[in-house]
Parts: sequence; C-alpha cells; structure tokens
Amino acid sequence: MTTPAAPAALAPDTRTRILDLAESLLLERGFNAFSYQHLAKALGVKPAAIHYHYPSKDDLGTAIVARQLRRLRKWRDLPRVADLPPAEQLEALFAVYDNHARQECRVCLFGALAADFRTLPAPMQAELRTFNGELTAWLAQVLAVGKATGALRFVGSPSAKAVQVLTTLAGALQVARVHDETPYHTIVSQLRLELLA
Amino acid sequence: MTTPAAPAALAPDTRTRILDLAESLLLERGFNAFSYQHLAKALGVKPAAIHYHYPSKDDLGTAIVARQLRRLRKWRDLPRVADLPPAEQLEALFAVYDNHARQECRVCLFGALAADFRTLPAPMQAELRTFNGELTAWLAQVLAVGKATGALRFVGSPSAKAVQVLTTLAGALQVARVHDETPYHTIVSQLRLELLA
DNA sequence: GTCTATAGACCGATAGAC
DNA sequence: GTCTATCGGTCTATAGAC
Repeated sequence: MTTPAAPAALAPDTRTRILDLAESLLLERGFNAFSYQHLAKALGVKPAAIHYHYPSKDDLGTAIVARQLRRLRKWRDLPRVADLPPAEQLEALFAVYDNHARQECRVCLFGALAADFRTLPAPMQAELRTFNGELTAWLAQVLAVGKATGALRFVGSPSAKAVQVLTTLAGALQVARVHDETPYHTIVSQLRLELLA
Repeated sequence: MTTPAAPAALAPDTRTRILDLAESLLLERGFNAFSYQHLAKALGVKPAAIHYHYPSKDDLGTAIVARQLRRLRKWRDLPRVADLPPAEQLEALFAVYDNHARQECRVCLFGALAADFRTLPAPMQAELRTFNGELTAWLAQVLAVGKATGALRFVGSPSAKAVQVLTTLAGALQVARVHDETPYHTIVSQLRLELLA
C-alpha cells in the first residue's frame, strides 16, 4: 500500500496556488474583476490548466467560499480561541479583520460578494449564507457569555448585537478601501469603547 | 427668445431613462453585472444610442454617482429635513435606507461600489469619496446637536459615531440581500435602541 | 438623435495531443 | 497534469448612413 505524498508546506501544489491567488483577487478586486487569463498569466500556466482543476469559474468561486467556511470552523474550534474569555474572543475576531485591512485593504468574504450576490452561482450563494450564519451564531454565543459574566456590555439580544457588529466590521473594511485605513480604525475603536465594560 | 421645453415629469427623455435604469441595475446587481446591451434591450433602443448619450460606461457610471451626490445635497438642504430636530433627522435617514431595502433589496450606492472600488474609473472613485464624505459630515453634525440637546445618546465623538452608523447601515442593506430583510430590521432596531435617549 | 453594421478585444470553456 | 489550438459568445466602442 503506497502512501500519498504529504503536502509540502513550502511548495503548495498548482491546485492550491490557483485557489490562493483567486481568493486574493476576489477579496482585493471582486469576483467579476479577474479571469482565468489573469490567473494563468500570474501563475505561469495556461488557462486550460486552471480549467482542469476548476472546470468552471463557478466551481472556483464555490471552492473559495467553501475553504473559507472550513477555515472559519477550524479557527472557531481552536483551543487558543475557543477557550478564551469572551472579551478576548472578541479581540481575536477584531485581529482577523485587522489582518484583512493590512493586506492590501482586503474586504472580508462577505463584503466582497454581497454587492454582486444576485449574479453568483447558487452553490456559492448557499456557502456564503452558511458562512455568515455560522459566524453570527458564534459571535452571538460569545456576546451572551460576555454579558452574563459582565465582561461585555450592550443593550438588546446577543444575536441582534452579533448581526450588528459583524455587519459593521464588514462595512468597515469596505470604507477602508474607499478612503483609507483611518475610518476602519475609528470604527473598531468605537466598537471597543461600546462593548468592553 | 424661445423657451426650452420644460421637462415633462411623466415622460422622461431617453437620457434620463438610461440613467434611471442603469442606476437601478447598479444598485440591484453591481456595476460589472450590466452591459450596454442589457440597457438597450430593456429600453427598446440600440446600444449605440446609449453610447451617444454616455460615450463610455465610465461616463455612465460617473453620471450615476454624480446625480446621487446632487440628490444628497438637495435632500439634506430640504426644509423638511434640515429644520427637523436631530432625532427626527436620524429617522429621515433611516427612512431612506428602508426605501432601498424595500425596492428589490437594493444596497446603497456606497455598498454597491465598495467591493469593486479598485476597478472603477478614477472620476467615479472621486465622486463616491465625496458622496460618502458629505453624508458622514452631515450625520456627524446631526449627532453633535442631538448629543448636546440630550435627544441622542452615544459614547465617543460625533464624527466617529457617524462613520460607524453609516457603515452599519450600508452593511445592513448588503446583509438583507444575502439573507432577507429580517437582519436589516434587526440592525436598524438595534441602532434606534442605542441612539435614542 | 437614433440607426445599421461592425470592429477588436476578451471572455469562459472544450477538444485532443503529449 | 499540462499543453496547443480554437470555438462561440459577449463585451465596449466606433464609423458612418439617415
């Protein structure tokens, strides 16, 4: 019985390189703003090679969202995240968005796809809904515990506040793209000011 | 001296019909998701006729944003808006977003263009920055007066709060598109709950 | 002011060799 | 698994008749 080669961490295969680049372009410029030709040129392969791995652009787009969903679940369940007290879980969430802001003013997955949502293939729409739903549910739980322990402060229900906070963060990354990072940091500071007791 | 014909309110000219339809499609599906052919077919004219009025799609896009900016200034300076007390000015703002949510889950201009911002022509980018800047400045003033009179309640500076509230509203319309109107109303209720003293 | 006709580029996708 | 070659469609935009 032969063992499949372990994925080399320093040399991702073509399939992964395609997905990485497509994800970057999606978050930096939007789904309709890159083509198989762009990907092929940047990766030094031919467009047909990408069609081999992802037969259609719909498949590629769906793969991007599906991977982000897997990453979200992994991150959420990491001991260094799951075992934190609520206020620090909130900070861990902010840190993720800070990373986006620093990397070429990337917006988050949700913010990148929401405007064009109706033009997306159905599987992509479904994955994005799940992504947003699970993230919201996670934050609602964090907020509920935080309120109960007195570490976080807000009016209204945890789930309503979770929807509001995530929506604000998604929008904040968009504002950073249109202007600069300043309003993004203003918004996050404002959220901290209001939430941290 | 001849008088130019007054614009017939019930029969907008071709130029305006093009702009109206393009604006609708922009807000409902995104800037890259409609073409001159789509516009032409829906209006019963040929693509070339649209090129006559708006030589390039960049010109058309810029005209959409420029008109929204003119509308914003007009709305803001209307006596029935400008003379209102702060809490009612805030409600007037919410009413504008409610209208968007009800019309085919339109996002606002900002939310429609932010994701693809880097792919937009420079004049469009500039107009959008001005649009967002003026709206933020207006709301900051409303919030400042509201806080001073005790009608509105929030921590932090009026301008920081204004950026946060507008960003949240823009994001809320995007969430409505991805899911349904429910989270939009949840977010606006949350904003009311927090701001109205 | 609107038309016909078409240019010229780019798109996503496929067939089939290697 | 990646290549060459190419198809058919759509896009923005232009030229020129009416």
